[in-house]
Amino acid sequence: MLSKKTQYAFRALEVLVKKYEQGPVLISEIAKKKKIPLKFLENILLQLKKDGVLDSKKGKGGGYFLVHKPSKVPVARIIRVVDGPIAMLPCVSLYFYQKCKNCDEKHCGLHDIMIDVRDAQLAILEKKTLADLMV
Amino acid sequence: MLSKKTQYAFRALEVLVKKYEQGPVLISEIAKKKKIPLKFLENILLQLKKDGVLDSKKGKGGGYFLVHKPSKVPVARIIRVVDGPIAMLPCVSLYFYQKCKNCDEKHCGLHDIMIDVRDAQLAILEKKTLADLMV
DNA sequence: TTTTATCCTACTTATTTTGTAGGGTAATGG
DNA sequence: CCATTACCCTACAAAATAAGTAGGATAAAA
Repeated sequence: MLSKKTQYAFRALEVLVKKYEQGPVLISEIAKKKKIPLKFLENILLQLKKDGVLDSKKGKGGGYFLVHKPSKVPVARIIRVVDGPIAMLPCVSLYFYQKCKNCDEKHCGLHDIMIDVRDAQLAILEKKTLADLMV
Repeated sequence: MLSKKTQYAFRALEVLVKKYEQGPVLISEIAKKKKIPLKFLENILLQLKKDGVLDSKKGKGGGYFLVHKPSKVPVARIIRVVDGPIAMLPCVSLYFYQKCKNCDEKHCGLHDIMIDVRDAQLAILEKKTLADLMV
């Protein structure tokens, strides 16, 4: 399951998508509108900024804004930044790979199944973008 | 990500699949063979028994064994019993549904995306069975 | 140079996961 | 019928992760 933090991230991004190219949006505005704890949201947006999804301006008239067109940012990217691995096992993760101990990947049926699942997940999550968050 | 517990469960099931219809297998034997903490494994197998995946015999010559043919038990079932929800959001889970607060499912893009992901996951996890664990 | 608003680190608390303890219950075999 | 075997069950402890808080540093603008 996606963490609460990740769900907060998506709800915050909704606001930023809606205001895309309309100037920076205050953290406090997002927090209020989406009922997210302010300081927690601060951390989340900072993480997204470090990854290059968001950028920010300080001082009066400042705030956060999207760097790219919403339709250019896959949902998978957000999940990876905020939540971490998408795959169901460390040994099949593309971005967070870790060898599983006591298990030979060449002779592990579960491994093979989870590769299929991962590919099925990514087929959707890499295609769907922030633009698809809006209905 | 699947919990360690769930990964233990699958590894234990491998043993039981291999010995399908060859009589009960001791918890201690599985624990030793797969390097799983004995008492922890006991809990896992008990959970699987309560769900009807496994059955057991007490006393001398006792142990655990599969109730159904391995090819009749979907991987999804094991995950649900040991790990819980498969879906990435509570509001799209079939077996563990929970309404998400501050979010109207009829107007939530993320909801729709996660339904697609869930269906893609289940297409595989409901089709693949314990028989597929063996290679 | 004051105000505004993000940046950054560290810390606390809550929750979940992982693992342990210890006795209870049922079946088997002598 | 009773001792042994092996699963059954509950509760608890420890470790890890997630969620949220605090407080000042930094930078931009007016």
